[in-house]
Amino acid sequence: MTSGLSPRREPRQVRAELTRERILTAAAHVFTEHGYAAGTTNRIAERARISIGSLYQYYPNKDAILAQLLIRHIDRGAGPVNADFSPGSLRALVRALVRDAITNHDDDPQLLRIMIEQAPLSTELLETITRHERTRVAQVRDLLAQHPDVAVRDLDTAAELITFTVEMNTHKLLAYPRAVSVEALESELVDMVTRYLRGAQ
Amino acid sequence: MTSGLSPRREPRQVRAELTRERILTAAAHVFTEHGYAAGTTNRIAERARISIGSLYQYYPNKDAILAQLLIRHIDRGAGPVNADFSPGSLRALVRALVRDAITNHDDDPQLLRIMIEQAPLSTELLETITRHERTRVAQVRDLLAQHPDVAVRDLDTAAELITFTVEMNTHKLLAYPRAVSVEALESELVDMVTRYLRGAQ
DNA sequence: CAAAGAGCTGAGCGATTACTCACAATAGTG
DNA sequence: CACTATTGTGAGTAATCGCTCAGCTCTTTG
Repeated sequence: MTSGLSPRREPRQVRAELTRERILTAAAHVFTEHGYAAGTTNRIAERARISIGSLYQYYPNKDAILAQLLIRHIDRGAGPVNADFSPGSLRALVRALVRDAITNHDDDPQLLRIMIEQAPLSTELLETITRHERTRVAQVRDLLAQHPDVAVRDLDTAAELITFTVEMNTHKLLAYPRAVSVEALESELVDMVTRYLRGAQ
Repeated sequence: MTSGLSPRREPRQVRAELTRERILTAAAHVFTEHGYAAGTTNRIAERARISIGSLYQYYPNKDAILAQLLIRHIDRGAGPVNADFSPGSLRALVRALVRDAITNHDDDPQLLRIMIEQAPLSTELLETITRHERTRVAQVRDLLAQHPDVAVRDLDTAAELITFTVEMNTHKLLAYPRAVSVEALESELVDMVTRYLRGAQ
């Protein structure tokens, strides 16, 4: 397997850019349907209705395609949170965070599940993810720092804990549908995080 | 690939039982070191110092080996929690739950990471896991039901939420070592869960 | 000890798959 | 139109890997 995740050739014409895009779309479908291992590059090319050769013009290897999809998802979730810092509004802030997570997972929970659970996490990709994650946690940390109702021992630990908790619980509920409804999870999750942030009783 | 996860042959002699065991031990090492996909059956056999043929005497396919390892892990975590149901002791109960999770992950976090993130979850294996998980959640639910300090809307949702939250946060901390210490995570996690279970302030 | 059963061996088969490369088609340019 | 640069093609290659099977060795049994 060739290494490196960056594209092999930079598109100069419009049709090239389209091809690149078709590959990604097709890959999303194929991975969702077959999983990562069984989502072969030939299948992706077939679905994109291009030749396998073209696929390898733009992505140096299979991993690079999935990496690109993952990075896209992560970037989509990096938007700002509309915050309210008046006293007593902590629950609303937390609810906004939880809703964000849910929205971000709602697009294509199956693909996300594949990406989270089956992605071959190369050092390169892992670093990209970690970098972004840190940004996200820092963002949450700053929100917490500004809110008067927050009372926790350590802001960094708290930010990391709640970010991950919200993310993973959302992921689980949407990827593996179960008895618990989205609404029920949302309110419980909001309760848990809010009570935690408010500090000792 | 052959299907089914149950052993192909039941051992009748002692050496057979030993061989079975050697395979599992070797598999744990090989999966830990190479991941699931690159942890080939030939490598496992080599490491166990038995022939590839013998391996297939006891496990019908590669998936079955990993399934066995996973089931072992789950069963290990199914032990009873020493509970205290006197008022004011909720924090202690939660702490016990968290400690259990940490202990259970401490054996071999790397292997667990492979199993959680790369296991090919066949319907069969998924069902086994789900069954075990449900038992575990029910256990936690019963503990909560007996404790006078617990005040949540819905016991089932709460039990599921905290079980998963504790499990995943522990997993993350141990599999991807980071700035946050085990002790810090433990106390924050205990705080969060305890405050949640105590209900509205 | 002999026969039968249990356990073990490992070369190699069949299937799959990521990826290449020599060439063809299309688009841009003057 | 002629020339070049870019993009597209797909049969084929090399490598990998899960798994089989014909035949061996070891253990048990009577």
